[in-house]
Amino acid sequence: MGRWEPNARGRLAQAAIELYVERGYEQTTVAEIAKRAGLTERTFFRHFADKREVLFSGSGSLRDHLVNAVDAAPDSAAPIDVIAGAVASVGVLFHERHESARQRQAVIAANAELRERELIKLASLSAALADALRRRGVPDPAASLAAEAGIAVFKIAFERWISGTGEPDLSRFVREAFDELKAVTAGR
Amino acid sequence: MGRWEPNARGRLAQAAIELYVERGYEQTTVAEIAKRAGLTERTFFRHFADKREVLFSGSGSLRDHLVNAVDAAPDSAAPIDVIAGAVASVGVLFHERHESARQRQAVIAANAELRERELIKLASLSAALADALRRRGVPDPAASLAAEAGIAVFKIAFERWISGTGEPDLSRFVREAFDELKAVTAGR
DNA sequence: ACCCTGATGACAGCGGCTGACATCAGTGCT
DNA sequence: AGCACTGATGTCAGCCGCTGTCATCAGGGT
Repeated sequence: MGRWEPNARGRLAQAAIELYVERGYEQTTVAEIAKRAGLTERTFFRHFADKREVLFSGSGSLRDHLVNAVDAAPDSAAPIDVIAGAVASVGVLFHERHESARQRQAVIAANAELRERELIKLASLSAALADALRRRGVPDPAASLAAEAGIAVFKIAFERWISGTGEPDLSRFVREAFDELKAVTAGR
Repeated sequence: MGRWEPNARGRLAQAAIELYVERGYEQTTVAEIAKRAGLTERTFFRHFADKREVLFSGSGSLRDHLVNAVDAAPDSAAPIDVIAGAVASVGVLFHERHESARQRQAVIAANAELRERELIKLASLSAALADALRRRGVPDPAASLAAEAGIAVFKIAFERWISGTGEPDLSRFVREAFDELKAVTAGR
């Protein structure tokens, strides 16, 4: 057996989320998180860049998923449809996750610092999507606009999915929001 | 004459921006800002909620301008055109400000915390625009989508305006970006 | 003269975050 | 076996952003 209990990072993440839910983000100190995980404050900061990052470290896989989906789209597809398809395809990442996603989102919504961090994560998704489009030969500003539009749609679709009850399909909300966007920008 | 030198807030803001430009945001402490303004650290925090806010306190007037422009649009205008007109009209707020805007943007771009704050300010503009549309009777999600699209366009237009030389009209970039967005979402 | 208000100063303290160094189980090499 | 080396963790000191609290004091009204 190892010198230390295994999965220090996972224990820290779980302890953090529990405490954020139990007593709120601001009312939780890093020392408390570390203590619940059986580690020290210093070790927390070795695993997470800051106190917020615990809630966002999973966004890397979302980014990868989106970029892969863009790369896999047929050459003939229009940029907006490539983006729409990629964003709709992230639905699978959230299957069976409705409840934990809702809880996490409630924590984020309750705190301004966390909302800031979420926005920059979304912006980095947008940048990654725009990059992927440019690699396909889509010029700017079309690439940036399509990517920004896609993220705007995702935000709204996700919000509706979270505030809904049960577990309907996130992808459906995404497709609906895209249709609405097309109608709106067409001037209707 | 007053007991204190006048315009404490203005002096703090100017000292802060100077220092942020001279030596970078992170390398500047609030104590240094206060000292240069002839005040104390505590007084800085009476005028600005945090160290970042110095660079963003002007966003309130931008918000007001946008909302007023939406309110003033003719009833017959389509939501997307109301937003396009409102966003394009902010160009006047930036006349003669190209250089200072560029400098400020360089400071923000160089620091992750500042980019986070900028994004949340933009998000609050989007929320204000969506509210204004709803007051006109535009239902959701059309209102939110039109507002998000407007802010996405503004981001891209502003970026192009900043990176350009001389002082062309920001409004022109906004209108061009809106036309591009319409083309993109139409699937071209 | 009197008090009241509002902006500022002085001071103590919390908590996020970092740098530097120590510790020590496992790993592989001789 | 002996040994150096690695890498995750602990320990400690310290900076700085930010806040609560109380004191100070000019100007304005009564």
